[in-house]
This record gives sequence, structure tokens and C-alpha cells, in this order.
Amino acid sequence: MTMHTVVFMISADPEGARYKRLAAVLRTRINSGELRVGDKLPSEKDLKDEYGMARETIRKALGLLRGEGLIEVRQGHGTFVRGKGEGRIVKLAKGERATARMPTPTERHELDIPEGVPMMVITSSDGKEKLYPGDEIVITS
Amino acid sequence: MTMHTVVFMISADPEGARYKRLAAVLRTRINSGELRVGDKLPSEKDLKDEYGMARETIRKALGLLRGEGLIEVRQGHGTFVRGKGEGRIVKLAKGERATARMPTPTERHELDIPEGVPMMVITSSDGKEKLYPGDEIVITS
DNA sequence: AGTGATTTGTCCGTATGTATA
DNA sequence: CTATACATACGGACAAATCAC
Repeated sequence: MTMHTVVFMISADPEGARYKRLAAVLRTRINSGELRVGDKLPSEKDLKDEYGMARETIRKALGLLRGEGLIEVRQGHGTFVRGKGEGRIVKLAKGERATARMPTPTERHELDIPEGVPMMVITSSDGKEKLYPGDEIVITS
Repeated sequence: MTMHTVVFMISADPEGARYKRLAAVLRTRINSGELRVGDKLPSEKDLKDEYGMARETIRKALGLLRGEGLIEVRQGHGTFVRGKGEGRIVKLAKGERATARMPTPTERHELDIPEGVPMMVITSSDGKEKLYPGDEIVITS
């Protein structure tokens, strides 16, 4: 039995953009458990060297994953696998309605929502709105 | 009283990145009603000429708005102001829980969810999940 | 406290490909 | 077929945040 490191190649098949294929590879590395919550991904420079892409292309791939709420990027620090959130439970009162949308940058800052995480909006019958980070709330009847 | 066209300038105050300020300007032009649902935004080239930024910078600004579900970009066609969705109402059954997250590219394609729109996940007590585009659903108790 | 190295953020310019009108 | 418009990719440069020492 030969010991070997698993190298996740970018498929030579030119199906789709390179940054999308790289994102798919990284998504697999995360979902497969090779990279766990809190783990640091390779730096953009390392990914650039490893996959032979321009840094901008690497960043586009990371941007996709960030948009899915799968990773968190901290300037000067690194890129990390994000957790799923606690799942605080909120009971929907009579007449209240819940919907989801993406927050504006202002709302993101005020509610401390990371990029790529939606927002849950609960509207009561009088029109007042309550806002929650979408990954930290579960609604029950 | 002087008649004048309102020109949305990029504030000279260098607060934040240029693409974020441009996004804020465009967001205002949309929310103020100057640009309505379905309206076409200026082309990337026009925005580039108008604001004197590189096209990549323009695209980053548009990317922000796309990430908020505010605009829709169609290759070879243009950039358009997105509608808010219908608001189909779904009643939450006993034991069901609702949460929101961003869809993966696969889920986006299968549910025909535009970029920047979250997904509502309704989980029943037996673990089965129902998926809805987040901007086309409203949940009531 | 400070300095340098690392890492991500922003911005620019250019070129080419793909989709639509 | 041509022109327009968005998509992808590369390269370079400097700024800003963080870390290691």
C-alpha cells in the first residue's frame, strides 16, 4: 500500500470557468471533512502556486464559497471554514410573516452578519420588522 | 430656481473602497425610484466612462448589488433592476422548522434561483426538507 | 514597542471568449 | 456578419490588517 497525499486536481475537461471548478474542488474538500470547521485554507498565494492560476482567479473562487457562507475571510489573517451557526429558535406569533433576503452592507454590519449569510425578516401585522441572521435562527409554528 | 439633472457623484470623501461607494450610489438610484424594476442600468463601459473607474472596479460594485439580489446581470444583454418576487405564502405545519441559507450552484440551477437570492429550507419532523427560493416565499404560522 | 513578513483588500490595464441583439 | 455587452483570465502595484519575533 502506497502512502500518498490526495491531490485535488482541476479537471482537465474544460467544462465551465476555471474559478468555478476550483470552487467545486474546495467545496468538496470542505464537505468531505478534509477541511473542518475553523480550519484554515491555504493562502491565496499557496493556492495560486498549487493550481497555477492568477491570484484574481483564486479570489473569484473563494468569493463564490464566501457567497455560499461556506468560508470566512479575514484580512491579514487567512481564510477559514465557517460553522453552521447555533440555530436559535424563534416562534412565529399570530399574524407574523417570515421571509428571507440578503442584507445590505449596513444591515450586515449592524447585525454582525458575515458575507454570504442571508437575513430572516419577520414582519408583524402592524408592519414592524424584526431582523435575524439567517443562519442563527430557526422558525417554528 | 435652477433646473438641473441630479448627478449621483462618488463622494470625494475617501471613506471606504471606491466600488463600495459606487454600489451605494447605484443602490440609491434604485431605491429612490429613479431606476425601476426591469429598467436597464448603464452598460459597464458607460459606467466606466461616467465614473472613471476600471471596468473590474465597476464589476465589483455590480457584484455587490447582485449579491443583494437587487439587480440581475445577463451576459450580452445588460444589467437590470430585479423585482422583489411574488411572495407565495406557505403555512408552517406542526413540527416543521424553517431556516434560510444560500443555495449551492446546483441548488440554484435546480430551483432556478438567481444569484444573490437565499433559499428557504423547511424541515419536517422526520428530517425531510423542502426548498424554496427565499424571495418567493412567505411563511406564516 | 517595533519591525518585517505574511495575507487579504483594492485598483488598474490588457486580452480574449461567449452571449445577445 | 457585425456590434454591443458581459465573462473570464492574466499581470502588476500598492494599501491595510495581522502575526511572529
